[in-house]
Amino acid sequence: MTDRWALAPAEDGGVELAPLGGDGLPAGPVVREADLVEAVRSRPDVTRWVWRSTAEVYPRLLATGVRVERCYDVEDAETLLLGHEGRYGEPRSAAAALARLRGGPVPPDPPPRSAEPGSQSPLFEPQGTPVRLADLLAVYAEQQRRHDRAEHPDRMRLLTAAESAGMLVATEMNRAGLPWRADVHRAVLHDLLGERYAGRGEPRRLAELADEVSAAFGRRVRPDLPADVVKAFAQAGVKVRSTRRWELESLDHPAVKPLVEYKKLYRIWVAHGWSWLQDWVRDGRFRPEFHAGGTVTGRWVTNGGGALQIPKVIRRAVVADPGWRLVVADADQMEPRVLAAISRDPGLMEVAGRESDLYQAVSDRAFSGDRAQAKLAVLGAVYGQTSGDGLKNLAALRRRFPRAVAYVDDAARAGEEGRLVRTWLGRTCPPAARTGEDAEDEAGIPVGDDGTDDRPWVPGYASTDARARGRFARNFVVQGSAADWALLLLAALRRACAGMAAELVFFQHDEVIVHCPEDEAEAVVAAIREASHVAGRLTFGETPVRFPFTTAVVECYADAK
DNA sequence: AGTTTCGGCGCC
DNA sequence: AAAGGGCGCCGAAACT
Repeated sequence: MTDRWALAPAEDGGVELAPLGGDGLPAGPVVREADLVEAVRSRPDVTRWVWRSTAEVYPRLLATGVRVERCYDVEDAETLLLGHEGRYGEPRSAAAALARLRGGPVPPDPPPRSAEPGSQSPLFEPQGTPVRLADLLAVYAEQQRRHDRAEHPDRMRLLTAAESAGMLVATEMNRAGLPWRADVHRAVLHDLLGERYAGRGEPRRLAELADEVSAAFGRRVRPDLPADVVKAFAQAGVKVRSTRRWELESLDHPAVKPLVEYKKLYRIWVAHGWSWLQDWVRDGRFRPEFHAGGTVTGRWVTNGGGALQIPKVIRRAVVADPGWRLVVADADQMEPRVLAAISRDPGLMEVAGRESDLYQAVSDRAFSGDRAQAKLAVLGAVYGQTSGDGLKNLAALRRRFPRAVAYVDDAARAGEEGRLVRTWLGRTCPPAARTGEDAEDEAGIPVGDDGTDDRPWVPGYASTDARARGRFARNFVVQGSAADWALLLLAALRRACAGMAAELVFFQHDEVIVHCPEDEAEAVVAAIREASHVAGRLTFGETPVRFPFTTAVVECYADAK
């Protein structure tokens, strides 16, 4: 009745396998089989596979239609455990973990590879250094013991399991691809940019706008060159430090309007134009390479194609297959809800216990109904705003929600002082490298206060670098705990969709898209609601906090919300 | 010539 | 007193 097995692919295409007991130790002899895929396919009762690297194994399984229920990715767990132990930066490969266990030279990690435009998932590329199953089992057993020594062992086990689940989801998404209508994309481009001229010249609309800018300055100006634009403004008697949009828009000059419009369209052209389409869309699918846990906060990244930055106007090209639908689901006010759950602030939990607009409720309690101010205050608290109206708003927020603000203040102070900062499940913020400036500060001016946590965090004493680390740490606990929750959400949603034709095809921090036959759409909507509930309880325990989603069943992504 | 950094902006 | 967290992407500029 063993439901957990470990496997290690061999160099000749074969595989070593062993059943594991409840304690994580081998419960039977190591067996050798000739075919990895067949070995997995013939063991459908296995509910969790322990392997070195999901990227090494799972694409090969998916390529022949074999899915697995759960996995445990030893190298990902190694990364998370090293971070938790304050050993960020030590080599994270299974080979390195084994060397640390046995004593001996620790091999450095192989350099990361980057995606080529249009490349399929790297089926036949080497993925790190393979290890023998006996060695993998030794590392795995030690990792179990290291979980026991974590600050919250149960949460740490949940974290490594959740991120392994995320890697399964990411691999499946990479295989599925996002439905993409190249013809619609081209129509949008033509609409916005005009004809595409031969060669590498600008499209018509950009050329016209560049002419308008030049006319406004009375000389030839290249609007795509910030240095040229700054110089042109200077010659016109307008001092401007940069060509950022908010700065330009405060100027009174006839070049501003065409310039801002040019920059907007230029961005579309270079980042999501015709050459992007050529590079990244094949056979009706955009296939970015999703990578779970690619950032220090646990947010995902994509490799290639800028999949997490698809401009709104371009989403018109994301269209479901005939007879199918896109279920687009967006978590409502995820960050303040997560802050409520991790800080256990009674007032904020009460507000976050409703499914209605959280910012409106916060503003009713602390900002006389001014929702915009309330939203700015909450985001300022999370992002570490240190000046302007933000401070005033933060004070109002602190009066009503003291524990919530104290929670992020504490994180900021810990970050400034170089202490470890963790997400709810235990992902750990990397300590920044020390600088000379910090050493000076510590020798002279005190950085923080004496460690009591009931007074407001006050900027202005620490060095610039230390303050930046404080902002980073402040944001880290919220953004990272939100990422913890999102992993559990994806895992639960994936399980709910397992019996359906529905596929997860896109994920962006707090938003997920499921591609499904029309008659499954309502079941998917229900599955998202249920998965959100399960994820909230699993991640944060029993709290009143709710994580509602706005869902839309559409044929085109651009029609959602 | 090839590689790294910068400026700007897209998304959350 | 115009601004803060995480990313990726592109071309240009600044390097080696």
